[in-house]
Amino acid sequence: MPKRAPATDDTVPPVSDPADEVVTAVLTASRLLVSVSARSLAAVEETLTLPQFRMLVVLESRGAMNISRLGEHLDVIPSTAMRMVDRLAAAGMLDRAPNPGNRREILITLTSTGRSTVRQATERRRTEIARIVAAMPRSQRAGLVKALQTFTDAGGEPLAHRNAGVDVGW
Amino acid sequence: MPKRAPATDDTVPPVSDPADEVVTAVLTASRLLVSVSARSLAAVEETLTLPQFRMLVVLESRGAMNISRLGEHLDVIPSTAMRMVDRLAAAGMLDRAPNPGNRREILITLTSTGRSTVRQATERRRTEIARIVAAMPRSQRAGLVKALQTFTDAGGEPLAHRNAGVDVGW
DNA sequence: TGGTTTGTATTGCATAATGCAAATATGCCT
DNA sequence: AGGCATATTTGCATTATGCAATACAAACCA
Repeated sequence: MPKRAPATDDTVPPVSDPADEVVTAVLTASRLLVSVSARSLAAVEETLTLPQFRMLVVLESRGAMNISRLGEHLDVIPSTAMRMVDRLAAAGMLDRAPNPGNRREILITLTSTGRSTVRQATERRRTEIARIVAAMPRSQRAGLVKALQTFTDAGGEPLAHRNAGVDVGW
Repeated sequence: MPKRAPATDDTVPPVSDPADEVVTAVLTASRLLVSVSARSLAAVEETLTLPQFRMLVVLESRGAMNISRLGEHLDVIPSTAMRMVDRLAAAGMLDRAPNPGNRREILITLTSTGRSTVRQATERRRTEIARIVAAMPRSQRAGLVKALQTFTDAGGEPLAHRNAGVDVGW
């Protein structure tokens, strides 16, 4: 089922339609990127689902944390994170350990198996992207970097407010 | 993570390490894009799940088709597509109709409700992206379009082979 | 033409992902 | 102590998915 009502946005300023061409270009590139990510993941995954992989990614990049915090990063409620941890722990990808400083929370940590799984998938994805980039004319690469950075910067603001802390994982 | 000793990875053609910087830029932009898509969807969704929405998108862009074909576009097996159709039909988003020319298959068509739902979400996503673009310096926009098109073109080949026909939906 | 093969839709069965609500254990503050 | 907020868990329900088996229909082949 769907999640909570995501703030019906009436505060949206009328956009002055800055060339549909740009939007289309972004949308198209977006599809390719998602597709590449999905494939890279599938190549390593095999036994992991996407949500499970995302959980491992969060632990790898942010370090050990409790279940509630983990759920927040994935944008799921604690009970969901709970059961995912159950399964991943059973699969040997992570461990639960009592937090010495706070007896009501437990720390979820990545096992070496879980860590290497994440590394593999990440490496794979970077390789796939690198291959695409390699197929581009050299002269275009610098432009791509600058363009994407500018785009990311422009989109960074609203992201920080409306999607704060949620790790995409892809 | 650059790829030095390719001793272990024989299936990956040696990439001339085109600056990790480029890969990072792409990866970062990718996160933003996925995030934007997720938000746009959530704003309209409310009652639809992402897989359901993707099914509607396929029908909207490719027209009526049978369950097996529909499943192929979404990369799920017929039984999964079957039950998704059950639910979406119950929700009034699509209809099943016997195919006059072939009695063993049925045609799934979008209802007007389903169609308008897709349009809304798409519109929303374009608006969000347009807003980000609008926040970019004008001088950078043309460069973004060219860079993304080049990137998409470069990635188009392998995509056509290894991910043929699967609609991302995002 | 009749039997075999292939293509489609469906249903049974099992697991994962999710959300909501409730129960229980802690931590904290007054 | 009492009360409130926080964390983990578990019960319950729905959706998404894959695999296997069933029932038909269309295509093919001898």
